[in-house]
Amino acid sequence: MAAAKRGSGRATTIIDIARAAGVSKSTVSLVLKNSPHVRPVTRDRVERAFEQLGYVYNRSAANLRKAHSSFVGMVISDLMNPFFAELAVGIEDALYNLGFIPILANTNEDRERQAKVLQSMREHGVAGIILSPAGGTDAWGLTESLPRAIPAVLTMRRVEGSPLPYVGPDNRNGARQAVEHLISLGQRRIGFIGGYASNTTRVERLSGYRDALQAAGLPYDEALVFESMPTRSGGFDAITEALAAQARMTAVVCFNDVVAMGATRALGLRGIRIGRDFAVVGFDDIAEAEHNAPPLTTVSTDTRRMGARAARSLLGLIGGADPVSMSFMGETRLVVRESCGAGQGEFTREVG
Amino acid sequence: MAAAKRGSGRATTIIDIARAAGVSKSTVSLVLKNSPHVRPVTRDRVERAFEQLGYVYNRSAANLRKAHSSFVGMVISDLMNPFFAELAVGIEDALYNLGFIPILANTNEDRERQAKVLQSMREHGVAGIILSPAGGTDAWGLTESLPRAIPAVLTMRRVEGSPLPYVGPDNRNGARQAVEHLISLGQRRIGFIGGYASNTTRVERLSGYRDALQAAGLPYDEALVFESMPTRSGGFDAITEALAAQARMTAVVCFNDVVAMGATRALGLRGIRIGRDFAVVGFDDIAEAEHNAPPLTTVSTDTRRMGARAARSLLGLIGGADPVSMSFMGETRLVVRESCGAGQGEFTREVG
DNA sequence: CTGAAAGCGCTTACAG
DNA sequence: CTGAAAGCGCTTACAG
Repeated sequence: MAAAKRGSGRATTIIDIARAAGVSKSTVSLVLKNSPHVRPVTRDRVERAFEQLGYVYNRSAANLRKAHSSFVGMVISDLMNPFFAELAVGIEDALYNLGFIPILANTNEDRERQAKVLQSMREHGVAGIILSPAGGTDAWGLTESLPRAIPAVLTMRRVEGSPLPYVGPDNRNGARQAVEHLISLGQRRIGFIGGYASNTTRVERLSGYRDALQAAGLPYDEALVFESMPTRSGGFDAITEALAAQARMTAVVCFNDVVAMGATRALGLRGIRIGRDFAVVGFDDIAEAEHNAPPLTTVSTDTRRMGARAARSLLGLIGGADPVSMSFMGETRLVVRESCGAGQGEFTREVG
Repeated sequence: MAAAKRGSGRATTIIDIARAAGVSKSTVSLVLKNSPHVRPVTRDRVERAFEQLGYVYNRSAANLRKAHSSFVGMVISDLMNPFFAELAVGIEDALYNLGFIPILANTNEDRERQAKVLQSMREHGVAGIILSPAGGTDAWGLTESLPRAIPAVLTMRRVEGSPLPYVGPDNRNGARQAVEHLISLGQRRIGFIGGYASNTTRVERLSGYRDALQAAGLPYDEALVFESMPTRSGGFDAITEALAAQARMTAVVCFNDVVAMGATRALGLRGIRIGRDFAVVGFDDIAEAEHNAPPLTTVSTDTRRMGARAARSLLGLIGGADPVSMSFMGETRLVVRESCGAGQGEFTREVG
């Protein structure tokens, strides 16, 4: 009788607490939000009642009355991709620390699904949304599912023409760093492989690649760039295609790390020694990059921190900040490991 | 003026709709839940009002009145681990299809954090919880944060003594399959590496390993089993330790795939040819297993489907089903690729 | 410092 | 088939 009684009957509410503590429910509410306007004695009495009745705060009821809920929608384009899993972890962690709780959706790069979950999240009363848009998302479609009224930030994938704040790494500069490093190692025939040409992130990375080439007085050769799925097997295919096309390059920078891993594996299978015969550089620095064979030289995008940053931008928005000021571009950092062949000697063998 | 008006002012409610359509809000509510007791004409009028006013259903308000919400807590022990990411994707997908929406928490194997997020989820009024428990979670602690009243199912990691339904693969039989296959290939000195001894999943897998050894009349040799972190670097360390200890084995079954990948890499670095000199078998069949060098022979746990099954068990529970009947053990399947050396000839070289 | 009342946006009986 | 009223569990002014 003295113990908690939940589920079997009805849940304990602040009215039960008020009755038990001999105060009004307004007072209970004040205790709940840690108001300084409650006498310590009263607070104690109320808190003892919480204990005794096994009270659980009903946040949904509170949300109904408040300006916004503590839910945030987190929609991820491909959670099976370790890069986006890392992003999700970064967002989730930051959100909890900021007093919010994430509702998850994995769109799996499907725009229809994306539209549906966005709608569902609005119905569930999220305070805002962090979105890594599905491939091919356009500004118009986005405005449809995400009217101005609902705070939202885009992350990791820009959407051309969308007015939403964007948080992501400086892809262009990152690619430039990678290529510059390769050039400093004596490389001259450097390819770029992986990813779809329509992907805005790839567009940015590719222009960084061109920047570096140009700065070094090297020609941009279209025969050295290959599209593919942005996955392991995509990387495998892309490098295989490059080999077949006799592209005669001695190094590649890859759209991302999984592409680099796939390429690395295809090359290894042909007996090409990566880091000696041929150089490979990845992008993102996912956790597995350092465990690749050989360990991958890659451009770190500091993914988790970027996720946290997106969370903070969203909270800024919710708090009424100017959207324009909530965009953020993170610095990248080249992480030199073995696959680029730094300090391994000459690249004598042209592949392909 | 005729267009939607959200955010700037207040959101459109069923009262606005009722007024616009010339009906009462009860009728609007009936339309919302697709009741057959509304005349088509009336329904049409109401639906037109939805369109015109840009109505968004407020599910939280509805939840307040209904028996349960459409939120489900999904608490994952380590989302950075591709195995659990795959599990999360399976759960998420099933939940959406069943009309529920997942709230995500990544405990990162931290029990304190787990207790906190469980509490937070209850406050947010989840209809139930799917939990892959953090390492070291005990039945007592679990009952504290998860009273009987709230429907919950455990997945992928058993908790000794907990009355909660458990959904997971048949680890014991899976390990048996792996070892039997190795034995059929002529292997006799088979080790078991990776994972912590306290992990219930490892306990199950290890007993399957012993089962197969015993059935084949092979001795169980403690000197052939090595603990480690359940990660890539753990696998790297475990096999390195085994080599240093001169364990003289010619094959290992690994606690999971990432351990196998780490082991594979360490072995490769020493010039040991996996699948010829030495056999490695993983567990789980994560997506990357087939892209490993060499492709990993492993025990498939059908992780995504297992996640979906956990979701269905939870909904059963929410619907009032008997918890005992909601447990489920999934069949495992050996996926033979190259790392076990099937059809590659003799294992002549003892390693270590 | 505390209480009484209204309201958040729905659903749920209950009438008609 | 439709409407008027009460209620879900909180917060928010407003009194006192």
